[in-house]
Amino acid sequence: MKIVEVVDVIESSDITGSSLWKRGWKDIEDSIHAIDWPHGSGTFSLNPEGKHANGVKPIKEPALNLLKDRGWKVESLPSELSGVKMGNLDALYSSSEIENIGFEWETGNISSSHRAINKMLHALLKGGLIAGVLVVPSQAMRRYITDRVGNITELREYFYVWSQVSIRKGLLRIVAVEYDQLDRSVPLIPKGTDGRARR
Amino acid sequence: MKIVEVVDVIESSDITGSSLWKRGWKDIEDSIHAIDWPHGSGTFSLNPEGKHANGVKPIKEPALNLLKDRGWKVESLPSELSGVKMGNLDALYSSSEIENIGFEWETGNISSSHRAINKMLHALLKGGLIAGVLVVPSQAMRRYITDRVGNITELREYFYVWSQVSIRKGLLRIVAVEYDQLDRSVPLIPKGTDGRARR
DNA sequence: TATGGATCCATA
DNA sequence: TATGGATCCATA
Repeated sequence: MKIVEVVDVIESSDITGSSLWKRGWKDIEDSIHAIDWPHGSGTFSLNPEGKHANGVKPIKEPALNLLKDRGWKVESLPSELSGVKMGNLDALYSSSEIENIGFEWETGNISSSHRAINKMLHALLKGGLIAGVLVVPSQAMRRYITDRVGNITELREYFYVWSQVSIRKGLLRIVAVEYDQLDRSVPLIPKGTDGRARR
Repeated sequence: MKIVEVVDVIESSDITGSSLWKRGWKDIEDSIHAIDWPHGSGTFSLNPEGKHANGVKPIKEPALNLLKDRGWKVESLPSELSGVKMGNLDALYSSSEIENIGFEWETGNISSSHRAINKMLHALLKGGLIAGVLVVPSQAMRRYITDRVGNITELREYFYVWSQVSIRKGLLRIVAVEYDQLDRSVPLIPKGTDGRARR
């Protein structure tokens, strides 16, 4: 998969110069590039037939596997991060006990992206994270995958709100990702039975 | 319906003393008290059979009708509110061209409540609103209505984040509401076919 | 029970 | 196409 846009909604105190961040961001870039479809093919081909015909659940698996291999804590994160009682982030990287980078792959509903960001803001405010990265599909991907999934277009109007939260030291980065190519010969990504799916 | 909790997450510059607010809040209280089930019965009785067996869509209708009667603009709000490009709020009250009170009845998914609040924060920051009110079901109601609907319990952890947004002049109020009584003899509130419902 | 998610709806 | 919503799933 490829990265088509990177936006730093909050950036204070030169986080991007730290060695922790450099390693963490390298891992994140590599993990996004590792995402392929069909799994194992080495490139992300998306079948453009139909409207919203591809599911989203299996997409992130190669990324989380790579992060796990690189020493990130995946799923089952500590429910307390510097006093922030929150549900899990998708992955967490920490070199010390003090500095953490949070990673969220957002293919839930767009409204869920608001919660994910509010959660990372909470941890940034309390010092539980020094950086939070949210990955969402690009505008071009929207029509091919499950309807109403998180996307960068609908988040744009809110960048201003999040930029008004005073974080002394922290980075909030939003990354838009996209298929490498469209290809009618690959299988559609399967959908689950959750949400309002017919069962 | 009854109000069981009122939380002012942001309150700056004594909005609650203004006459616009006093009239607007009176309307909101009256509109919540006007919500009944079955519609026309004058009191909100909820059938407690089953898990998450009641739908939520018809609940807010009596409230919005009352607000409309009191001169609030309901639905189809201007898509631009002091430069804030946003989707509609459920209702808007304005005595002048300048001062507006926004009203959101939240029975979408809990994550949608995060978007609703982020949206009202945006308008508060830009001066499009002087007050925003979000109404959500109480903890006690959760088990009887559609699963994962917005509720005050899951929002509590985020009050801190929203309180950190510097609003010069504005109020952000969250209101928890609840049935007047449980009653196995009333009909279940019908559900729509959206979401992951079987059709 | 709690929590992030995945899915499709309705209307403009 | 755009946008708020409504509904049920999966797992801890």
